[in-house]
Amino acid sequence: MKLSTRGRYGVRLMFDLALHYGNGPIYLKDIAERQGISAKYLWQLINPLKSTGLINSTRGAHGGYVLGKEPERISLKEILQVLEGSLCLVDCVDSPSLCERSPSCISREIWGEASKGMQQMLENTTLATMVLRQQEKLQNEAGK
Amino acid sequence: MKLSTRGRYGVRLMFDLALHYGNGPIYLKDIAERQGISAKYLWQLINPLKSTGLINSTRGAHGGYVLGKEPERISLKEILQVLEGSLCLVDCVDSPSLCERSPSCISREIWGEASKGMQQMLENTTLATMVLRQQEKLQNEAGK
DNA sequence: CTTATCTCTACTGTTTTGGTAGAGATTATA
DNA sequence: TATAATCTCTACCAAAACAGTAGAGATAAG
Repeated sequence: MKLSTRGRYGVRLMFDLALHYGNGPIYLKDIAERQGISAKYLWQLINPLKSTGLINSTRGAHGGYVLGKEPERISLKEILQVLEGSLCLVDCVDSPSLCERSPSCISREIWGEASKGMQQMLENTTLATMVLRQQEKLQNEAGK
Repeated sequence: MKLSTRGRYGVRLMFDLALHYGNGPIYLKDIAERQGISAKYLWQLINPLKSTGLINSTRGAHGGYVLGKEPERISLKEILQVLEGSLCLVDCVDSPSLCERSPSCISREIWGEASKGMQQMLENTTLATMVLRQQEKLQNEAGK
């Protein structure tokens, strides 16, 4: 029932890129330092994110990473699906064939409905949402 | 992000008890057979469920288990909390002290909100709800 | 050509998960 | 009172997932 570090760190990685969106390629090393996560470990998340187009990279010196599209168009659901797989509480919701009981299984229906509650929230939240909320938070702090 | 077998089997165990609510103690062996789960494994779930009052037991011959209260008053959220622990996507939502970033962490806020979407669904669903839906399902089948 | 970066393969230790074994305690009933 | 059926408890185990590390190679800017 818990999100693994893959999902959590991945969102923070993408969020960091969103905060620096438009500033050219960002070094993984810098992200790692800002977020307090090992760069080696973060790199493992890059591959799947690249292959689904959520991230683009530039190699060589002065290389780095940028978002594959605007922050407004990247939802947390997308990110998590890439890093954690299907966002269902149980696998049989998306793949009924996993269990012969599926057609008549009430539990399965319930798991599906509960998963949806969470998924809709994550689908409606984009990186841009997070950036905005971060800015609001900083302003509130400053206004004290 | 997945529910473990503890949670899934536990709900099926409780659901089975709900289906036979009012018929006196139910043998664990019978539940195990009906649900296709090892009785030994199911037993591991009994302890926590008993200690939180969701189940009562009778020892000795003709012993067995009954629900600790009416099916209407047992929500899936209760069952899952006992078997899976806190129903949050990440631990820092319920225990901010786990991470020094908590006070300013936007991710954490998002995880909290997404968790809530799921939790409300699970809180509003009781064992009685499941029994009802099961009956409806059977009637629809029969009516075809 | 050197330096900073990304890319890739492989490995490893720890924790969680899912499950089993077997002995002991309790009670209905014959 | 014997016995059979059931719950109770401790301990153990194998496999998978998780979190992280090491080190060498490819690429491009200056």
